[in-house]
Amino acid sequence: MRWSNLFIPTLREAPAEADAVNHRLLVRGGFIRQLQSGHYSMLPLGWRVHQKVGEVIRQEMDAIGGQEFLLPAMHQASLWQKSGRWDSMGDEMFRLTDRKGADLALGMTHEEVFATLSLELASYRDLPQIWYQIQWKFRDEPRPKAGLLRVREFAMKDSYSFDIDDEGLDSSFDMHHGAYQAIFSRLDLDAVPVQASSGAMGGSASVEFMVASPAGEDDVVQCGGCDYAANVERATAALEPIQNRVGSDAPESIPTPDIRTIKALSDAGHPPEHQIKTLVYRIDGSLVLILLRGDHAFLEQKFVDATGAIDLVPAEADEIRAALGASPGSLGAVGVTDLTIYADPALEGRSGMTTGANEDDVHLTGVDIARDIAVDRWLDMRGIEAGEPCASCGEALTITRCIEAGHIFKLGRKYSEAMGVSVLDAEGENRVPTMGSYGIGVGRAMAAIVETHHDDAGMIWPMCVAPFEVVLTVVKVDHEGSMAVAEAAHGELLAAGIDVLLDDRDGRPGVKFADSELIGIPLRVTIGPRGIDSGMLELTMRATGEQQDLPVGDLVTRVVELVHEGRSARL
RNA sequence: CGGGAUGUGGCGCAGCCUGGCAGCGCACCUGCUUUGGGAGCAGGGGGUCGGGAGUUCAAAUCUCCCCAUCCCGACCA
Repeated sequence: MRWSNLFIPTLREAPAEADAVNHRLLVRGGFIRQLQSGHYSMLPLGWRVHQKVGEVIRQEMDAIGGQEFLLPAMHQASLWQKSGRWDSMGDEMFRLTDRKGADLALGMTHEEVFATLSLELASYRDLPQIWYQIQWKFRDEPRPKAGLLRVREFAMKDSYSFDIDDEGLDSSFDMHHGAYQAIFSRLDLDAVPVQASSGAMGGSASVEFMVASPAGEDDVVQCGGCDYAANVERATAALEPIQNRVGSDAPESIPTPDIRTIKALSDAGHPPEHQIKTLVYRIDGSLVLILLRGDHAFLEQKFVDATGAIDLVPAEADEIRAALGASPGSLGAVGVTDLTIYADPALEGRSGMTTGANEDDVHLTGVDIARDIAVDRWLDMRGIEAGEPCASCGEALTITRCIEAGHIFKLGRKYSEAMGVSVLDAEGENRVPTMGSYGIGVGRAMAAIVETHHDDAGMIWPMCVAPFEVVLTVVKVDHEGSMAVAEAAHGELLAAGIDVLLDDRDGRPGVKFADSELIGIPLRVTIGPRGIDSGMLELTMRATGEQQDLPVGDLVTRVVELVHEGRSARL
């Protein structure tokens, strides 16, 4: 391909609204353009990368026996009503109406559609199956952001496994686990598998593949001493033992004028670890109390995962006052019997605690949880913090910001049951197959690669997904010797199956070098009068900046060799 | 949805406070010179100043409403 004929609109400066690295570089490099928030056009370079990422995924899915499909993106409401997700997906799902007035949705995932197809599976002999597609998903994200990392319309490889029993599901799950590691390794993404919450999908085992990056949106807890790794949404840690303060026979009221925060109460002689934090939430319509140790944070996701709650919002000040008789800052659970009380296990066995008295400007001290508070349910719902000891080995835990590059989970029979799927087993009995669901966002993977593979000059693509594998930079296009060598090399490399880009633009060399670095082509061959006259060229590695002189005659073989090496590289 | 910010040629910005010719850099077009790290000179094209209403002799500038975009929090590939 000749640069002079291609549409590669590079920009010297990124648009002001582009903040994330992947966004800035992909826009500057002429890979993508934003149409509206969360919707991006793929330009030729971007689409080439997108397709190559898809191809890597496809190869590894095929390698575990996956079969590629392509399902409709638009679905009738009744399909989603059958699984119950028409209602449970809420505002996240794009909905529309056709001319007949029928309700439709744009697919967010395809459990329902694949499960419908699986109705044609009749016998245990038909199982297992692994079905996948790379298809556009639509999600009405509350806040699209960070370039391609979080968008409303994106290509996702989603696969679904169908097995007769749990053992089979385990095996399909493990195969996906392996395939995902292979995919991320080929994409040169250091993706760590971590235990995760299964969120809105439901299901049991759930593993996310996380790539460390400040642009990410998830925090991952990892242990330096063992292989424990989990999303903070479900991470646990060991508790450092705390000596209870001396108690009393009953809670005592103390005046605490204007003290409304944990911090203020702490300054008044009641350290956070000796306080009970009382939060009031309205959960699916009713008020509940959430009790945590003063220095612990409430993690809503843990609560949702454990209780199946759908609508979870902090209560308003006036409903709190109506229920408890005080305002936030002076709340407590002592004596409360008409609200459900959830408490974090870090409070178990604690006494000598300080908490609000449900009377403004008054707190209670000497509270013994077991004696004074009618806890209805103990629930791990605190967010752990860096430095806490690992529950299994005691080493300090670290927390790293990560991009969720992939997610695999065991769905069980939720969807197959809802769609009425069953097959006959060896005994002739009806059995509902168990399913797994596995996703990788293609554009997000691209973004993650850029986030982790760039320098001040621009992107640095791994060979296997680079839009072009080598760029032939002709320093002076009206120098006949240079162009002759470049044209010949271009033809031979094309014939050898190399993705070669010939920079034949009549421009200044500095611009051409800068552009080739910005768009991140792994190899650059500089062809100019300086070397050509003595039969030499210059080969530059984008990643390292390493340069080597090369006789004209060796150009093609050397490039082919390096490209082949790079294509098969694994992290 | 809560908090913060921004909207002026393709991109980056100034102008707004204090109303009075719509400007600068990059990019683009033409010519000449230049050519191994984002060239120089000369000439040139391109903007309903996010949209609507209002105030005023006069609005990019002041007022009100709306829209869009970005960032921080609650949700996910």
